[in-house]
Amino acid sequence: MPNNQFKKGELYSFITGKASTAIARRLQKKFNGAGLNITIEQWSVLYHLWKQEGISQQELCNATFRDKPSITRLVDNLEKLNLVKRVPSEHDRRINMIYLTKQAQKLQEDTMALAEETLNEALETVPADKVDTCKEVLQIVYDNLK
Amino acid sequence: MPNNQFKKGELYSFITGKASTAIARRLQKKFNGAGLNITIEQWSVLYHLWKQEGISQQELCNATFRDKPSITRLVDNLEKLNLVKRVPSEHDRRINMIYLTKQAQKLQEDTMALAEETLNEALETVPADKVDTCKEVLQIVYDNLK
DNA sequence: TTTGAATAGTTGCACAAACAACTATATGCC
DNA sequence: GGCATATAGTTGTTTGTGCAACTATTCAAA
Repeated sequence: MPNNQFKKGELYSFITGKASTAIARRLQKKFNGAGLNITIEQWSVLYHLWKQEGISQQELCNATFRDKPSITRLVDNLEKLNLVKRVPSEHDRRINMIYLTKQAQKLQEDTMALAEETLNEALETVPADKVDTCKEVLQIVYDNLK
Repeated sequence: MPNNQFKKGELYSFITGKASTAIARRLQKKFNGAGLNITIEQWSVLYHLWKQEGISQQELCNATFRDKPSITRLVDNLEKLNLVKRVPSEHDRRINMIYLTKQAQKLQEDTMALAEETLNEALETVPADKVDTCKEVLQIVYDNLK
């Protein structure tokens, strides 16, 4: 028997991701309110570069679960904002290595604090073990479909 | 103490909604593969109209968690595809009542089957009680932030 | 060594989202 | 009745996404 535990109406939220939409909107408002002039999508690219910079656009595709054109344009816009730089690889001239500017490095602490704040608001009143289960399920969903 | 159970790196998936992105992409591919020429966003509007048609654009905003311009354009595109019709309300001339065409009524069964199929693939190997917990947590997140 | 396939990245197009500014209509209060 | 305010919907702009088609470079096999 299929794993079909979706009464109509519940199915909808799962597919449309209302929860993550709500989280992203809240975080975007916090960014705007703090005068941080970046989008959530741009932040998601910086997020991975803070962990490791000097990676290729293709690696950013894999890390952020986006296709190549999306990353091209996000990097375009991040470059316009003076937050990253494309540096051609010396070993393989097809590749751009993406590096953070000093300005981007300065953003890390503030934006991560706002992200944690947002998640705390989102998960207020949710017991820790349920959050763990939820994370686990979402990870499996991602692995099943990616 | 704040409800801060996010080690770095887990935070990311929660905010960016990788799981629901994966689900939506998979479902879109199924639509395309079946020759159904609609987007997931258009489907999400039809979804609510199948439950009840003749509602206003504002009611569609609330139901789909979108703003008014988004619904205006989704209804524009659904009208171009001959799937819905705007009918001016007689009682309040500001309001458009949105009705389904016969063509849209025919889409319900097929698309809902593909949606269920997608969710079954997504949740393969996930025990039912964990799915329940996950749904519960996501609902609370939504309620906390909406 | 040359040629064909694979890989990295870009560009064009259609669709969607968020925000601000706008029009038209309705409502409530004096 | 007339005016301020609220509500429903539209339009313009910027940003992001997905797909297809494209260029440039690398790699591998004949």
